Amino acid sequence: MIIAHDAAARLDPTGAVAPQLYRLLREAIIQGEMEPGTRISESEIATRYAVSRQPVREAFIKLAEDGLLEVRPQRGTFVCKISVDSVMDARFVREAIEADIVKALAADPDAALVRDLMAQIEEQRVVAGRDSVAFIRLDERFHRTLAEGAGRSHAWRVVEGQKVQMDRVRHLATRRFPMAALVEQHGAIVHAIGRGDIAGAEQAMRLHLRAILTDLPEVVRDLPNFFEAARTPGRLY
Amino acid sequence: MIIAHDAAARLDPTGAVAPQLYRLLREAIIQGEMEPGTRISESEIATRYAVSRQPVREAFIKLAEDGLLEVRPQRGTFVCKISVDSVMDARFVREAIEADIVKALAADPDAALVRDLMAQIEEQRVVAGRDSVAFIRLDERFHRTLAEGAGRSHAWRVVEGQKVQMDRVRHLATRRFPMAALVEQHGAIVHAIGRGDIAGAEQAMRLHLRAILTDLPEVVRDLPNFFEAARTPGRLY
DNA sequence: TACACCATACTTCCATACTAGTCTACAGGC
DNA sequence: GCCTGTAGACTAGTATGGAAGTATGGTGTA
Repeated sequence: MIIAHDAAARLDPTGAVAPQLYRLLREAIIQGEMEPGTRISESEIATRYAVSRQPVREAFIKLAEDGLLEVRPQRGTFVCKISVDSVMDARFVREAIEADIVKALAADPDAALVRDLMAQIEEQRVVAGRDSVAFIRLDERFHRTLAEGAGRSHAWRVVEGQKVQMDRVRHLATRRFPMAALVEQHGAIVHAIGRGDIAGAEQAMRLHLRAILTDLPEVVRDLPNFFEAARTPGRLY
Repeated sequence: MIIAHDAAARLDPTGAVAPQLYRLLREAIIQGEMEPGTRISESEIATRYAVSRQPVREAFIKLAEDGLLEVRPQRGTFVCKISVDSVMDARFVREAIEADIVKALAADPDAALVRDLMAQIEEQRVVAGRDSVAFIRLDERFHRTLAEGAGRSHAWRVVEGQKVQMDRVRHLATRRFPMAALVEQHGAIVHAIGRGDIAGAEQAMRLHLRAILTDLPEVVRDLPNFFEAARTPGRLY
């Protein structure tokens, strides 16, 4: 386990413990610091962070809702393997929402927002291909800016919940995924918004969100035991 | 409080308590049995259902995530007033997802599914205008059938989470909302799917989901203290 | 060797006890 | 009358112990 032994130091003793644990563990799982399939227990985490089992339990429940942990009563709690189905399910929801967001933005373009987005793309270009973690962070900011620019903070929170499944794959792929191409796709989205091209913006976003997962089959092949055995034999995608 | 005093009888002692409490309370809030703004406490519910505070607490946390309760530490827990903003936020997300679902269905129409949906519409016609609770239940089934017909069970769960905000309004409006019109809109959606009219199906669904809330301003006017004071003075919708 | 049985050491889930923060009502000083 | 301070009754959050269920390793019996 990569987590520091003085992990308790990361906790702010003034605030509530349970949400802090949730965020810490969530981050650890998404970034792959806890391998899929790993077995953990309430008491183990509790002692590691020097808190009682109860807040740990609450964090576990939330992580289970996010599809990151599987709690099996009286048996144990496990870090979920990544399910290709879940990833595609998440992408579907995310695509639907973000497509409508950029449609709304293109219907009423805001010059200041477009400038902001273009500046962000420049930042992305700098780290593309060099620092995948930084890129993922910038990418997240870009998409959040779009949502909030459209006045859709709530929709963004929903997207955020879906995104975790996709982000796990990206952290596994690390520098495999084509950041430069993704940056160009960001540019296409913003340009379409800027010129008020509703259909174009929508199409650009949909293509972009599908491109994110082009390397998925490759990742599954290289790291098969990080993934669940497929549950659907038939076609779905 | 309308809940029976022997409420504990509703709990299945063999299964886990927390999720059962969650479902019970969720139902009670959505159906308006617990008035918006009402203050409740963990211990109050715990004694009412003859369980300890802990599972109640876990149910409260989930309900808070659903936007149905507001937990204020050391202060108390309150049934959320309905926020018009939240309702519109939920509608946006729901519309985006369900629009993509019917587009997928229309792109590859399934005769058996269309027959099933048409039969459901007949059932809806029977109760329309007479039994709003039954209608809401049938309506839920209709939309779920669409989602699952497209192989999008996960997307439906997301919609389900959003729907609660809209359903609260409907239960307040009871027989005010125009069920007959909604049934006809269901028909328009299914017909568009049946003839493979992708754009038509999408448009029909979007119009339908907006029509659901036509009576919202009226409800707000008639029952103002069930609603939160608007948080945004500017235009957003 | 192979299999049934059982003790033991886990696990989650629930109940109970305790801590710390917040609100309310009332007493006392001005 | 009006403000301030404080005691007490709340609240949610956390800690801890126990109950019920499950996996595991060893033992006895063929």
